[in-house]
Amino acid sequence: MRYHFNEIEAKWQKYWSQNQTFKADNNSDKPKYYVLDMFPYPSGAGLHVGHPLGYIATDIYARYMRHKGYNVLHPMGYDSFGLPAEQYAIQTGQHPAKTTEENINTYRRQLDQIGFSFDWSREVRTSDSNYYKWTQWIFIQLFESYYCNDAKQARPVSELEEVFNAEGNYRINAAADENIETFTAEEWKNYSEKEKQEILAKYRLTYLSETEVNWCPDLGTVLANDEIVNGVSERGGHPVVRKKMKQWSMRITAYAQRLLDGLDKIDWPQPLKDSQINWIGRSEGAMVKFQISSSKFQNSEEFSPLGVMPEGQRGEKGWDIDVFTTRPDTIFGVSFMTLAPEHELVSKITTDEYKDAVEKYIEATSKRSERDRMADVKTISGQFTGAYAMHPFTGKKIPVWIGDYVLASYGTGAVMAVPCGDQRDYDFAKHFGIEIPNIFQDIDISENACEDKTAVIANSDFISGMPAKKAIKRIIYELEQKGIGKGKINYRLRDAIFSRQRYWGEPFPVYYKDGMPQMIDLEHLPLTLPEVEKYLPTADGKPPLGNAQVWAWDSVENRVVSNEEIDNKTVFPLELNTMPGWAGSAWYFNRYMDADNSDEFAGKEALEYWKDVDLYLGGSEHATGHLLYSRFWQKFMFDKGLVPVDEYAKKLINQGMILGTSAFVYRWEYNNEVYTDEPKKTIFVSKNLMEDIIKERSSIAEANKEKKVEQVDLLGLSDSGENQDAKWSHFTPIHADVSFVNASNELDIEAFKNWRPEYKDAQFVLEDGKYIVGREVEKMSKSKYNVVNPDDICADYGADTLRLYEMFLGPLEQAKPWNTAGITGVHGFLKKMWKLYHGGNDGAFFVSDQEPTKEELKTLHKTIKKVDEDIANFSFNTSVSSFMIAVNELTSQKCNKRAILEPLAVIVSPYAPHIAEELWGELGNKESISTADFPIFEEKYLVESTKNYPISFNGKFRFTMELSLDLSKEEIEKEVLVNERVQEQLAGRIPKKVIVVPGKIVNIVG
RNA sequence: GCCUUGAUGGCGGAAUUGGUAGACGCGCUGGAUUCAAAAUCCAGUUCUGGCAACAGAGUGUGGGUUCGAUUCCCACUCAAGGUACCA
Repeated sequence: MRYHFNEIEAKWQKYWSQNQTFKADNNSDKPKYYVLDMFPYPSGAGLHVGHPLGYIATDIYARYMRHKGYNVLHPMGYDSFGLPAEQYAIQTGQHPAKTTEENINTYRRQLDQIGFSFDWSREVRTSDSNYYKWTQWIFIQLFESYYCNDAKQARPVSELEEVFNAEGNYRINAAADENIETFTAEEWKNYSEKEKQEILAKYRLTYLSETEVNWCPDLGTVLANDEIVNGVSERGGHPVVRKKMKQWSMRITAYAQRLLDGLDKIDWPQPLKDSQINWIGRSEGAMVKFQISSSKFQNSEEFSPLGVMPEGQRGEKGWDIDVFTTRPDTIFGVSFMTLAPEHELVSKITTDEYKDAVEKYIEATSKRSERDRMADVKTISGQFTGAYAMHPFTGKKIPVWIGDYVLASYGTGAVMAVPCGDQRDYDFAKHFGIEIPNIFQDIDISENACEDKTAVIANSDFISGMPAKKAIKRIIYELEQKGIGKGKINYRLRDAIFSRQRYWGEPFPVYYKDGMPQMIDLEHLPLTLPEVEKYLPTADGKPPLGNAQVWAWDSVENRVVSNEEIDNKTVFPLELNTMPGWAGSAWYFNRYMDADNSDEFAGKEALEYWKDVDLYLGGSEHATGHLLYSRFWQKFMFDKGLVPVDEYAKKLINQGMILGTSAFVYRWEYNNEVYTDEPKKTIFVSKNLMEDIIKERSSIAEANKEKKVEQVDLLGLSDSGENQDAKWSHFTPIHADVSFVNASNELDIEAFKNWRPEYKDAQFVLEDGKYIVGREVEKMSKSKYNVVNPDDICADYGADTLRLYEMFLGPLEQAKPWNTAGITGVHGFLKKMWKLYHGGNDGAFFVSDQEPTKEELKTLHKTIKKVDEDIANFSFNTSVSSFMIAVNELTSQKCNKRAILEPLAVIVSPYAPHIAEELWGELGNKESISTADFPIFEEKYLVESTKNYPISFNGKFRFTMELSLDLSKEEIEKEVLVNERVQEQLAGRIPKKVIVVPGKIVNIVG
C-alpha cells in the first residue's frame, strides 16, 4: 500500500470535525493550557504559505500539550471589520458583510485542509453583532469610568461626582497632575448639567475632544501617521491636511506607568518590550512656569524686583507658559523660548509689530504634516513673536519665538531653550543670532552644544559647581518653593483616537442630546450597523453612516428609528463615527473562553478557569498597536473586576515572516529617441547573458575610457540593419509570476507571453535554449507575484508535508525565504516513515511484536528527548531533523517493532497529525491518537560505556580514540600518552600539559 | 541619529553550560535500477593543494581572555526591523 496522503488527510479531517475531537471543555480535572494565535483579517486574496506558519507552530504546541495531559484551548476566529472590505464595497456596491462572509469561507476551507486542531465551536468574528455587542458594552464601561490616581485604578464616574459634591476637585487634580481648572464643591453644585458633563468628560476613560488629525479629503477619512507617506496618503497618494475634529479618544495615558510596569511580569520578547517602552516614552524632569510680559513692556533688560513680575509689566491672566524639561539644571542657560506654531498662546502674546510675520510663518508650517516636519531635520525655521518671558531665577528678559522644531503634541508644546546644552536649541540660536551663554565648567561650546549629563554646572548662581543630578534636585526644590514648577514625569504616549469616519466598523452605542453624548443601555444592545446606499462620506463631509436613513435613537422606545423622527423631542441623532480596527481585537482572547455567552462578555466561571493565555503567537508588527491597546483594555477590565488577571498573555512569541523568492525577467530597452516612429519592441534577455553583457560593456567602457561607447551590438540583433543605431539604454528587471518558473530558474516562455497582452509579441534572448530568470528574496506579496498558495502544496504533497516543511525552513522567530524546491526532502521523509510500517508483501502494513533491540530503543529515546527539549524551546525545525534521523536509523536497522513504531507515531503526530492518525489506526487503536500519552523519555537507553574521545594537540583536533567512560582523569591521560598516534604526533617532544575533561575531550599542549 | 536583532558551505539552516564546526534537508557530481523517464537506492560534496594518506585555511572584520572561542569581552563593518527635532 502506498502513502496516499490526499485520501488519508481528507479522511481524518472529516473524522476530527465529526467527532469534535478538539472541542475544549470549560470543566476539567486536567490542568488548563491556552494557546492563542493572532486572529487574521480575512482578505480577499486568501492565504499564502506565509500565513499558516504561526498557526502550524501553535498547533504543534497545542497537540503536544494534549498528549502531555493538558486541557487545551486552541481557538480561531476572524478580525473581520476592516478597510479592504469597505474599499471593495465603495468600488462595487457590494455589502462588506457579504464579501467578508465569502472571504471567511475561503479562509476556513484553506485552514481546514491544513489539519489544525482548532476548537471551531468557539469561533469569534468581530463584525458579528453578537460579538460587537460586547465591544460596545466595554466602551460604555470605559465611558462610565475615570482613573483614580489615589487607588491607581479605574473607578466609577459616579464616585467622582460624589467627591466633587463633597470637596470640589482640588485634591483629585493634585494627584492627577493634569491641567484641569479647579473648582470648589460649591462651584460644582452651581454648574449646569451640561457644564458638569463637560467637566466629567475631562476625567472619563473615553471622551470626546477636539483633536488635530490628519484629514484626507479625497478619502473622506482620518489617517494615522503611518498611513501617510511624504505628505500624501499611502493609499492612492491623496493630499492630507491637518484638521481639528471632534473625536472619541481613549485615555490610555492614564495607564502609561502600569503598562510599563506590567512588562516586567510577562515573558515577551525583549525587542517587543523595548518598542513598547519606547512608545510609552517615560522621561523624568520638571515643569517650569515662565511668566510673559505685557506687550507694553519692552524697554529694560531685566524685570524687577527679581522673580516677581510687577503688575504693570505682566501680561494677561493665563499667559504663562508651562514647559517640560528633563534638564532643569540647565535653566540658567536659557536664552530664549520656543513654542510650537500651533501653541494656543501664540496668537495672544504676539505683539502687533510681529503679527503679520507670525501669521505667515504659521500658515507656511500648517501646510506640512507633523510627520513631514519631523522627517525634515535640517531646515531651521522660526519667528520671533515680540513677546518676552521672565527668567524665574535671574529675572532676565527672554525672547519668545515660535519654531516648527517644537512639536505641539509632546510635553506642553513649548520649550525653554538652552542652546549650550541642546543641539537643536544651539542650531536655532546660531541661525538667528541669539546669545549662547555657557553654563558648563571647562567645556568648549564654540562648535557644538554639550549634551553630556556628567558636565559640572557653572555660572548658575546657587547651583554652580554642582553635578547635574544634584543640581536637578536643587532646582526642583527651588521651583516648588516659589510655586512656579515641580518635578514631573512626562510620557510620549498620547491618548488614542478612537473614532473612524468609516462604515465597516463597530457603531458607537451613543446618541446625542443637546450635543452631549448619551450611552445606550446594555439591554438595548447590540446597536447594529444601519444599511446605507453608499459607503462613501456624505456630500457635506459626514462619515458614511451619515447616509443612513434609519439612524436615530428613540430614547423612550429604546430603538433605532428613522431620521425623520428627530423633530420629536424624544428622538435623537446617533453617532456617525465607527470604532477603529483595534477595538474588536482588544479583548477577543477573553471571548474565546466562553464564546456563546449571550448574557455576559464571558462567564465568571469560564474566565476563572482559563484566566489568561499561556502562549500567544503573532507578528511583531503589532507591538505598539494591538498589543498595547489590548493590554490597556485588559488592565481596565481587571480594575473593574471583570477579568481575573491584568496581563492577559503570559508568554508571547513573534513568528518571523516567510519571504517570497521573486523571479525577474530583464527587459532590454532601446533608446527612445531612435525609435520614436517604430512600434516599441520588447526584448527580454536571459539572466546570465545579461550579466555577461553588462560585464563586457564595462570592460569595453574601461578600454575606451575617452571614447563614448554608443554603438555596441552585443546581442547580434542588428543583422537586419534596423537596429544599427540602437543605443544602449539599460536592463529593467520586471517581476514575473513565480508559477511560470521551474526549480532550475527556467521561465515557461509561453505562459509568460500569455500573461499580459503587452508581452504577447515579446522577443526572448536565450542561453542554451533556455530563458533563465533572476531571483531575489522579498516580502511575499500579490504585487510582487511571488505568492505561493498552500492549496497547491496540499494537493501535490499533502498537509503533513506542508506542516513539516514550514517548520523545517528555520527557526520560528526568524524571517526566512520560501523555496518550494526543498519540499521534496520532507515529503520523502514521510514516504520513508510510511515504509517503516508497511514492510509486508506489496507494501502491506506489517509490524512485529518482537522485543526491540538496544539500538532501536536508543534511537527512539534520543528522539523523544530531543523533541521534548525542542518543543520547550519552540525549536520546531530541529525536531523535524531528528525525526528524519530517527527514520533513517530505524530504516537501516530494519526495525518493524511495535514497541518502537507505536511511540514514534505519537511523537510525530503533533507535526504530521494525519499520517500519525492513520498509522495509529493501522496499529489497531480505536481512539484518536490525540488521546494517547506522549512517550516518556528513559535515560537508561542512552547510557554508553565508551566514548570516542577527540584528541587535540594545542587545541587542534587530530583524531579520536575510543576509551571507557569509567576511566579517571589520570587513567585517560596514561592511556592517551602511550597511544601510538599520539607518540607519532609528539615526535619525541614531552607535552607541557595534558587537559582531560572526562566524557568530553583530551587536549595535549606541547 | 537612537533602540533591537542578526551575519556560519552553492542554498535553508545545525552545533545543551566554551570542548570533533557544517547535523538534517535542498542543490550538485558519480553510480545502480529502467527500452526510457518518473520513483527508489548507494557513494561523494566547506575551501585550497594532493591519486591518496594527509597538510593548510576557515563561522562578517580587527583585537583580547582561554589548554581550547561560532559560543565570552572590546572596537568596527554590513544587513534587517522599529523609532525619531521627545525638550
